[in-house]
Amino acid sequence: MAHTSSMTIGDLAAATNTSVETIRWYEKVNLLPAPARSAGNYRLYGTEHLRRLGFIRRGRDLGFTLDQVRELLALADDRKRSCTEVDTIARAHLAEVERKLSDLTRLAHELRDVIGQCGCGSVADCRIIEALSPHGELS
Amino acid sequence: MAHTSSMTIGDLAAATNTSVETIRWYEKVNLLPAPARSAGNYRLYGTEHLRRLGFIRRGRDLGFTLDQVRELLALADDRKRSCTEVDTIARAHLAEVERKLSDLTRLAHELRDVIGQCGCGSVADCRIIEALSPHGELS
DNA sequence: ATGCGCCCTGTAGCAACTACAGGGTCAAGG
DNA sequence: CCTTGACCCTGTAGTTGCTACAGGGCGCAT
Repeated sequence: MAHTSSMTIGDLAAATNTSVETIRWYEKVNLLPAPARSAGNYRLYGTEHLRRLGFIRRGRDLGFTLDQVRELLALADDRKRSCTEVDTIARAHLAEVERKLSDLTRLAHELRDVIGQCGCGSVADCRIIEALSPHGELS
Repeated sequence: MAHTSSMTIGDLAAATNTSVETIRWYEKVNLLPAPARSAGNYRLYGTEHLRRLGFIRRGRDLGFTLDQVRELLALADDRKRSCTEVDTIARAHLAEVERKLSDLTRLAHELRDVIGQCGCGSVADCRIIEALSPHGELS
């Protein structure tokens, strides 16, 4: 059923844990090259597509944007180039992730504060609503 | 120039650190009620709008979705209701934030691993590209 | 009266898909 | 041979939370 070097889109989807629609969409935005077609106009994928889609999915799992993945793919294709550029992209991405992490950490603290104060009485004296309401102190 | 109980949209935007377009958009999606209009068809806002928009912005800063903010606003308006529902929304949101936090933490670890191995030689033996490439182990 | 800054409506675009609608294809079972 | 059902095709619209115009009107100072 799987990649004997000629899979349908459904086979490829199953093999890479991707939805069929997402694969077609990657093709549309030129991340995945258009494959050959069968007599009945079905897409036919080979192992190269499998590898490439695997790369894309792994990059996405690591939180790279599609543009970053595109760039990484281009670099990976040019195998004799220095990998300094790859390193740069990855480091920039890590910095971004670390920024988001600290934002979220601060946010979680604030939420825990707000929730901790709720005695679950009536809304009229709910601490959460109060914390949301700007009592004069608007920036 | 500000909220003498009749601000233009620009005044309100400045007072709440929101863009004019965003305010119009909140009106369109029924988060902010449509205000009175001047003779020249300008929106005229009062202190109630100021308070409500402040609430919305604070909720957004805390990472609530617009739908959650909408729900919180509805609850806040009904001041004699128990605030259990408010607590539920806030706790669900905190759980979500904590889930994202742990995802991002794991991601940062993976990225640091991947980056740490890059000797910056040629792409042919780049550890980052290798880490992205699915070497047989496709799920 | 003319310039400038603000305001108006409406539409299109971003990321990264997802969810149809309205069809065609293929293999198996009756 | 024909039908059923699972899959495939294209194309369009929707999601979230805005942002960015385009093409015009309003208000005030000079």
